[in-house]
Amino acid sequence: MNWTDERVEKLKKLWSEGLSASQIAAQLGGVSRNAVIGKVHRLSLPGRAKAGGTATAARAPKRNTSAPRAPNYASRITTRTVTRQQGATMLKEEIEIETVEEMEYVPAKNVVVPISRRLGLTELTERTCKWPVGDPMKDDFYFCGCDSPDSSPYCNYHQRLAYQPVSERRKAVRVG
DNA sequence: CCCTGATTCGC
DNA sequence: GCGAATCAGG
Repeated sequence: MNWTDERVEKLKKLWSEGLSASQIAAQLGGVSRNAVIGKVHRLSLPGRAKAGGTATAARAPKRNTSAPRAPNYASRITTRTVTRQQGATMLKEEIEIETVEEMEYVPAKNVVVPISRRLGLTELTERTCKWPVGDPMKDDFYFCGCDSPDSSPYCNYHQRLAYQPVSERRKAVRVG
């Protein structure tokens, strides 16, 4: 691939916006992150303050939605803050989890609800869950982004959702 | 292991 | 000039 003026402009723009070299390489296409870094140096663009990245993770916005509920269900809403390491980036997210369980009998399996990383299209990699959330036409669209086993397109939870009948999906409801 | 940027050096 | 390999780090 050639470093056309157009591609150089895009590189400058994305780099100034704080995107990582690998992310920029993904958007440009046809180049490796090394190529991007090398070009950045040749262009004498300002490097990052400190190696290892200092990207700022967007905080997941709270959402208060009371989901419709069938009569014989008990719900429990818990709020917790979790921190997770993603590369050199510390992600701190406050989430609300609403668990809906049937009162008839104790469910044998408690579904592990994934914590969405709310990734954009460019953040997806070989091992992130590609479960879409929201309306792709709107700007609040994002992908789950949780770790997916091996090179599976979805995380464990969403893989279940993808192939289980709807009646099986009501055991747990994620809110937020 | 995942990721980040920085540098070197043969092409 | 280019970028893979390598290094150094979180």
